[in-house]
Amino acid sequence: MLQVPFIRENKEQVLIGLAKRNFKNAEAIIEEVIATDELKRSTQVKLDTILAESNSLNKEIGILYKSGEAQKANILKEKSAQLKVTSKDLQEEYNKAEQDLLNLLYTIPNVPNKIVPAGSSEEDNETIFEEGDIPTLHTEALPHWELAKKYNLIDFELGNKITGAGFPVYRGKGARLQRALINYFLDKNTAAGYEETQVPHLVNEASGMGTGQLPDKEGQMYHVNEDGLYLIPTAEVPVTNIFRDELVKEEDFPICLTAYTPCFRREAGSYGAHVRGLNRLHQFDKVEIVRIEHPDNSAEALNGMVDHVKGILRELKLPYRILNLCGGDLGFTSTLTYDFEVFSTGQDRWLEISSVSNFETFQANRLKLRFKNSEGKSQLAHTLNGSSLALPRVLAAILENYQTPDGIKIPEVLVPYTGFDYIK
RNA sequence: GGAGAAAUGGCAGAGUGGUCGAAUGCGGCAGUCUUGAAAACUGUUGACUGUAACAGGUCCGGGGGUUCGAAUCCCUCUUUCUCCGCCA
Repeated sequence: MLQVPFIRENKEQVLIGLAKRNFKNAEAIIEEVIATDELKRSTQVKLDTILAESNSLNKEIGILYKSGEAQKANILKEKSAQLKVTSKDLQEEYNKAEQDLLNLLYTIPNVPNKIVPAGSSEEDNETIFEEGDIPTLHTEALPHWELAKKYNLIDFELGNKITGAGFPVYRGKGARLQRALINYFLDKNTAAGYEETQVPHLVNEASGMGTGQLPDKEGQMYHVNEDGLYLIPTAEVPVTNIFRDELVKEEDFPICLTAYTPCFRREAGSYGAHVRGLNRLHQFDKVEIVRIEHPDNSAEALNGMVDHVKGILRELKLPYRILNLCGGDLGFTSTLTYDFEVFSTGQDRWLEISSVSNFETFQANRLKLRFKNSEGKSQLAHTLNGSSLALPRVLAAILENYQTPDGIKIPEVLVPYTGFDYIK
């Protein structure tokens, strides 16, 4: 959520940013925000005046009663009762303006960073880095869903039976490889200074609002109606919400956390060949990194997170590239997002495996996540997060890129975690 | 699930109808002392909103009510603790 004073003072900049996202009616909405804010503030001034009058009157009444002048007090009482009626109306007006303003603000996405390229779809994303060799596979090379079947690693049909499409069952060495990846990622993250956490997999509405999944992406989350809870679409939600309504100390920065969780996404509207196998699931595992940063450091922190993910992919020896997402592809809450894509040789396509973003104050404003700055004033912190990493597509890429006619080789760094170096 | 108790500033904790945004302690900040630090002492220190700056307003778990006036009384919801029961 953008801050109203920021919108007021940087209207042009906001409009240019929103245009980059192809956000419709930006100008009209921004004007409405400003008008509603003005209404809210002028109503507040009126209300405050009435309340101040009422407060001083009530004090007077108290003093009169104490000195036994009940008659005088009764006259003032009537006056006070009248003020109460007026203030009640004004209060309602104020509440409405406040709610209207909030509803408007909820519809406005974050303003992209200057370096975000313009564009409307993923074709306009900018490839800024590429590394690793794409292996030349033998002629009988298979996509990962065939490999998974051949070596009895993942049973998609069984998942269909138990739950439905998009809920695979991992078996044997497939399950073990997945667990190995989780442990490896967590070890890499903790070694880099991220504190390991285990968080709830269901969150309440306030948490969904805090990180921006609600009200924007309501339909993307599984909702447990009876209890008003949502299955998390990413660990970002519970982990970042650790700091909702918190006033942290400046010297606590940087706050670095990592968590492994399953992620649940309804993926309404997805279909076709691109959702085959592990490419797109309703439940998948992910290890997330989250940082709470001083505003002066968040840009550098984002680069640090990118470097960290690079290091992991290098160790896994997977060919990957990094994209700077264009305005049209940028998430609602983000100012700048780097997507990591790994090359999936068996499918001959790039798969997104990590998304590293800086939200600046957008989430913090909703979360009321602040710190005391050097002047002793409270100021919104910056929040960032990234996948480090999302499991299924990494698994898919390993299966495909490491396949040989004799089986699947396990990346060297994972062998201590799997306990085997080949799947045959 | 049953019975009882509680929820107050960054933290701990007093306050049971009016001058209470709230004692006190800890923590934070500034200073005295010291070569420096610690200790001790002195002062200062809630958040939000609002204003050019003052002023003003709101906030004592959430919501509602009683009253001229509520941290304080009533209703309700949530959460926590203790005891009992059940249980991975």
